[in-house]
Formats: sequence, structure tokens, C-alpha cells
Amino acid sequence: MTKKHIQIIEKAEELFATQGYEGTTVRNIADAAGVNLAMISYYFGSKEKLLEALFMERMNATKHRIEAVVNNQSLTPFQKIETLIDEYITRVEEKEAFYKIMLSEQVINKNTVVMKLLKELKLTYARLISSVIEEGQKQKVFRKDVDIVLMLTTMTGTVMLMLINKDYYREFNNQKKLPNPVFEEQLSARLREHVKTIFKAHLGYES
Amino acid sequence: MTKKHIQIIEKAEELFATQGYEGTTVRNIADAAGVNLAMISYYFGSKEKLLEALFMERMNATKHRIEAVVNNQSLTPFQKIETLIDEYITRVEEKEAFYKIMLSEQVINKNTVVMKLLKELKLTYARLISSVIEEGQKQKVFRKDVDIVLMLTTMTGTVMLMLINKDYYREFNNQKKLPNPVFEEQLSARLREHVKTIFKAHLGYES
Amino acid sequence: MTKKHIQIIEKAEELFATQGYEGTTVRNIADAAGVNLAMISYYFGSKEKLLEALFMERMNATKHRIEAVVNNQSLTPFQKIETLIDEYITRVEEKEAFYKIMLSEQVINKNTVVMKLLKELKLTYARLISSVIEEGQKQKVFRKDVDIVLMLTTMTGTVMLMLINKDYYREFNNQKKLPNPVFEEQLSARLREHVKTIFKAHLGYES
Amino acid sequence: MTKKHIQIIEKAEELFATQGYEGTTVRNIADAAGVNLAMISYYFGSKEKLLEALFMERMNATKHRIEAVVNNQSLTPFQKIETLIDEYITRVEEKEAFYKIMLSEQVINKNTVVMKLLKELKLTYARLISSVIEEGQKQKVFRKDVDIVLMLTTMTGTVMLMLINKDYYREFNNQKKLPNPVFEEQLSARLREHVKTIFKAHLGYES
DNA sequence: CATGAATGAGCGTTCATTCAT
DNA sequence: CATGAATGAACGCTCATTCAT
Repeated sequence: MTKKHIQIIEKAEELFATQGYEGTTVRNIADAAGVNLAMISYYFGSKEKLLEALFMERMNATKHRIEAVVNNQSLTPFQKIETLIDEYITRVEEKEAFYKIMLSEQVINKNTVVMKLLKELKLTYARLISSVIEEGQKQKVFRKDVDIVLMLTTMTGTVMLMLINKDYYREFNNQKKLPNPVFEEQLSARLREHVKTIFKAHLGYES
Repeated sequence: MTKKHIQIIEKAEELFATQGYEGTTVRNIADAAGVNLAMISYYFGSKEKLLEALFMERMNATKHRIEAVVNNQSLTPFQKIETLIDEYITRVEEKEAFYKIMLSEQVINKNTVVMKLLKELKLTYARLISSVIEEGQKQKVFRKDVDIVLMLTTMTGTVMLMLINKDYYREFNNQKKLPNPVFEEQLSARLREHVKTIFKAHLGYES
Repeated sequence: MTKKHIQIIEKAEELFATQGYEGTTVRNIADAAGVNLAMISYYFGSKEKLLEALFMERMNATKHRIEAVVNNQSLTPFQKIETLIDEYITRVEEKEAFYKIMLSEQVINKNTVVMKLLKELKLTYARLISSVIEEGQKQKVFRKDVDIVLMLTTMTGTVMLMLINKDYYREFNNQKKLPNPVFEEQLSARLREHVKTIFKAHLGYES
Repeated sequence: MTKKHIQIIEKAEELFATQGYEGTTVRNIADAAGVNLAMISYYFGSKEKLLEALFMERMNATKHRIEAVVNNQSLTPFQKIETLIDEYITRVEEKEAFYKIMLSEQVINKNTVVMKLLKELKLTYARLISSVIEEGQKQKVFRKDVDIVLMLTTMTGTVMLMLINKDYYREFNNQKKLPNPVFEEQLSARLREHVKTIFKAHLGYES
């Protein structure tokens, strides 16, 4: 990964998120990254491969973070769940653009390499969470009948939809005048609490 | 609305959902709808206007349904909320393609006519729900501190993400062999219950 | 020639003059004339044939006017020339649009029916003028060596270029504030005198 | 200006002159110039911009020629006028195609960049000529009341109309059998003499 | 004669990609 | 590895014309 590789990936991420994959031209990316147009094909092979590279990069980081939490022996199942929720929301906040692309790409269910990678990640993610849930069930702190995917769907769904509806949330709640960082922080806190509350109810534990 | 208008809109809906708006060509739509390429411009003016027509059509229907529920004097606030959840999920199940397009378009936050319509609809929707909530609060069956948008975000988020992750839900739960209609029905029921449970907890009422 | 025929021809004339033949669409004409789009093809056969009809109409009128002057036994050759100049300029002033189209069409030297008609008219015109010149030469009031086409070229060239450069003429001579009818009248008078002076010098007669 | 740029401009010039701007397709030009279709947009941005480039190129050359004559201190006003007439006719003979396009474009008085450039050039041209005339008037070799634009209109009109009526001139004068170069040379000489004679009469000088 | 609906052909333009240097 | 020039393919759209009614 040279410096230019990273520059290109970052600008591509930004543009794919704001204009869509199809709506972004290789020229757009080259211009934004300040590199020669032909370089993108040379470095990554194609526009599609650039998207793959971007996904690989971001998804690997995500995977490592999750594993770190799940394998952290010093945390109780309950703590792991709460940490995972926090980690997830933090990650989305840090990489908004990437998560928008991920969402878009999932809607358009093409049979691409990216989609296969994504599907694998999702299964891996669910299995890791599953192990945490089972750990909690053994310890009798979680309910028996937990629908993991449904629960994850609610988490990702809530966070994703909030991501794309942030402005509208702000408008509806008359918080347009609030400085952006303050609004973001408040929203983040509320979102975390909201998701955690849902999880608690669903898993049956009490904080 | 002639027959061909409808044909074109329906095929466009399908293709926009599966390939994205940008990923779908006017030729794709013309071929799928079995009409001449020029017809689409002839009828709708442009590809963009076709999308607008599609949104107008679908959003109007949605709006009327919601209003019917909210204005139904024979329902208690609690019943209205449950009916709205059911209506929403039913609507998404009926018009999967359209809701996928809506999701995609929201990610790419362009300043188009469609986006303006959508924003208006969302605000209208929230305001109607808001009136139901207030009604319930007056009757002291709902909590005082309810975050309407957050709640709606959870509902739409869960339903939307389930829409695009259905296959993966099935795979994770080893339900690949289940006949599709059965799976769909089970999922639908579970989803409705799940969302209603979250709402109950959030609004503070007991069924 | 029904009323609608004339309406169409007149609007077509206007549009062809201001937008060019290629730049004008059949729809433009139909809209401007307030008739159904398909009627133009039905009445005239095609866009090209409409242009032909327009040319036939205008050129016939022109031919009759010229013949009337040339065959007017009560005029001297000198009077005939002066009358022809006046008639020509009057005609151009009356039918500006048509003369613009004629000019445009001559530049694009396509082998169309229109062009053949136009060439014939030009030859007929030149032959009629020629007969007047010869008449004058026999009466020894005109020079022997007269280049008829060159002379006609100067007349039509001056009048045509003035037609398309009128505004610029006005601007250069600081007559922008002059009311349009006044400007037009002055210009017309000056143009007539100018062309007549050139003819006098060329033909060798004195007024 | 690369070789291909020039190739494209020259072929475009030819085609615009013979088929009109609207009547010429970008594909026509690409084929004629032996370049890829996309090259034209790649080099010039658009068909319109190609026309602009063509005008810029030709008009600059024209302007420089005129200025060289007007500023030539060794020439008397009378010589300048005669030289300008010769230069103009030579230029038109050399760049027939371009002058045809210029004429066509002026008829269709669109508000394009090209038209603005052209209007400027015409004013500049008139002002330069004007300075020569004034020079001659001070030296009392030219008349006091000279209508510069009318005079220029006659010159350009005569030359332009001769340009598009050359064949017809030949036919009327029974010179069809004359070899083309001979005809062209004779016509050129006659045209020059003709225009100069008109100017002499108008300006009042004697050669 | 009159017309709304329809269409094949072709328009100018843009795209991701390639390749000689 | 780096790049300006180039390109085939496809894009959305408009055109004059046709035809069933």
C-alpha cells in the first residue's frame, strides 16, 4: 500500500458514498486524488477492483476489531454485547462514507466479488456474536430464544437509517441551530442507549 | 395512466431496484417493458422524470394508507401504532422493489425532485405518527419522553435491512430448504412481532 | 391552399429564418402554427417538401413582380432598372425571413429540388434583367460592356448582408436610440440610393 | 495545436461549409478526419466548442492581416483601401469554406460564443477601416460623407454572394467549358476591379 | 382530412479502459 | 511505475415520419 494507493482509496470512498458507485467516474476519483487517470486502472486493474480493494481494507479492520472484543476474556457476555454495539456505532461514525457504500451495494444485489466478501463478513460477524450469545445463555444471563440475525438487523438497520436520515432527524426535532459537533454527540449517545435498550429487552438481561 | 405507462413504471421499478438507478439503462427498461426505446422519453420526458413518476405513484398510495389509519376514529392510539407497523411491513412486502430504490436514493443524497418529495413524505409521516403518539400521551397510555424519529428509524431500519438481508437470514438460520412462501410468512410474522415488541417497550404500553 | 396550409408555411418561414432549416423541428412548426404534428407530413409530405412549398409560393410571387416591371411598356430601361431595385428591396423588406432562408440554403449547396428551383429563378431573373440591359444598350443609354451577374451579385449581396447586419450597422453608427421604424426607413432609403448609384456608375447612365 | 487538432478543424470547416453546422454530424467529421469519434469531444469538448476553435483560429489570422495593412506606414490611405480589398478577396478565396460558415452562422442569429466573437471582429474591422478613411479625409483625398458600414456591406456582400453563386455566374456567361483555374482567375480579377471601382466612386478618389 | 401514439435511426456525449512512450 | 493520447461501446435523448383510428 503506497501513499497514492491510500489517497485513491480514500477519495474513491468519499465519492462512491456521495455519488454512488455508478455515479462516480474514474476521472472524478483521479481528479480528487490528484493522480493521473490511467493510474487507477494500473494500480487496481479496474474500477470494480478498486471497490474491492476498498472493501478488503475496511472489512479487515472491522473483522479484527470484532474479534478483539469477542476474544477478550476479561469481558462478560453482557459487556461484550455492549462493547460490540459501541464499537459498531463508533466504526460507522468514523467511516460514514464506507458504510453508505456498503448499504448501497447491498441493495443492488449483484454477484460481485465485493458482495461475496460482504456476505462472508456478515456470516462471520453473526457467528462471533452467536458465540457470545451462547456464552451468555450458558451463564443463564441471556434468554434461550434469541433471534440473532433479527437483532443484528435491528442494530445495523437503526444505525444505517440514522446515518442517512441524520439531517431529517435534526429538522424534525428542531435542532437545526445546534452546532454540528454537539448535535452529533447527543445523537450518538442517544443512539447507543437506544440500541442497547433494545438489546437488553431482547436478550433479557438487566444492566 | 395508460397500460404502457404502467408497464414501463413497473419494469423500471424492478430494474432500478436490482441494478440501481444509474446502473439501469433506458434501453434495459424499454426491453423489459417490451416498448420502443423512444417511448420512455415520449411518455415521461426523461429517465429522471420516469423515476419521479414512479415515486409520485408509490408515495401517494403510501400517504393515503397512512392517513386512513391515523384518521380512523374507531382505533385506539395503541391499535393505530400496531396497525401502522403492520401496514408498513405489508406495504414493503408488496412493493419490495420500490423500497429498495427508496433506500438507494436516500444514500446518494442528490438534490433531485425525488429527494424533495421523499423528504416531504418523511416529515408528513413523522407528523402523522406524532399526532397518534400525542393522542396516546394525553390518554396516559404512552410514555412522555418518546423519540419519534429514533423509533421510526428503528422500524424502517429493521424492515429495510431485513429486506436486503433476507437470504442471509435464511442461510444463517439453516432455513434454505424451507419453501419460499413458508419462509416469507414466518419471517413476516416474526418481523411484525419483533417491531411491535420494540415499540411497546419504547412507548411504555402493555398489549 | 387552405388556411392551415398558409399558417404552417408562414410559421415555418419564420422559424427556418431564425433557427435554420436543420435547427427547426417539425414539432416547432406544428406548435407555432397551432396544428397537429402529423398534419405537416400529411399536408406537405415531408419537412423538405414543406420547404419546397414555401419556396414555390414565394418565388412565384417574386417572378410575377419582376415580369410585370420588365414587360411594362411605359417604362424606359433606366426606369425599369430603378424600379427593379426598388421592388427587390421592398420585397426583401417584406419577406425578410424568406430571404434569410434563401441565403442560408444557397450556402449549403445541396442538390435539392429547392436548389434547382432557385437556380432556375436566378437564371430567369438574370435573363429578364439582361433583356432590359440590351434594350438600354440598343437605345445607347447603357454601356456596352456590362457584367450583369456581377452587378446583380452586388445588389443582392449588399441587400442580403445589410439584412443580416442591420443591428451592427445601427450600433456602429450610434443609432441605437433611434426608434426602429425611423431607423428602418432611413436605412431603406439610403440602401436604395446606394444601390442605384452603383448601378448608374456601372451602367453608365446619368439620372 | 497538434496535427490531429488541425485535421479535425480543417475537415469540420469543409463539412460545416457544405452541409451547414447542424447538418454536419460529429461522426461525419470524425470519419472525414480519420479520427475516432470520441476524439472530437476529447480535444474540443463539444461540437459547439469545435466551431468556436475554428472561428478563433481563422478570425485571429484575419485580424492580424488587417492590422498589418492598416498599420503599414508606407501606404497611402488609398493604397490601404485597395490593399484591404485585395487582402479580403484573397482571404475569402483561400478560405472559402470558412467564409461560407461565417455567412450561414450570421443568418441564424443565435446568441452563441461564436456570434459574439464575430460581432467583435466586425466592429474591430469597421473601426480599423474607419481610421484609414479618416486618415484619407484629413488628407482630403476621400469624401467627407462616407457610409463605412454600407460600403463594407457592399464589399462583403458582393464577395460573399459571388462565392456562393460562382457556378451560376459561369453558367450565365457561358463559361462552362473554361478550365476551372482560368475561370477562377478571371473572376477574381474582375471581382477585385469591380469592388475597387465601387469604392473609388464612393470615396470620391481617382486612381 | 385529422390525430394521438408509436418508432427506427441517428444524434452529441461520456464512459472505463488501453497503450505507446 | 507513470502518463498523455486515444478508443470502442454505450449512454440518454430527439428526430422526422408513420399508421391505426
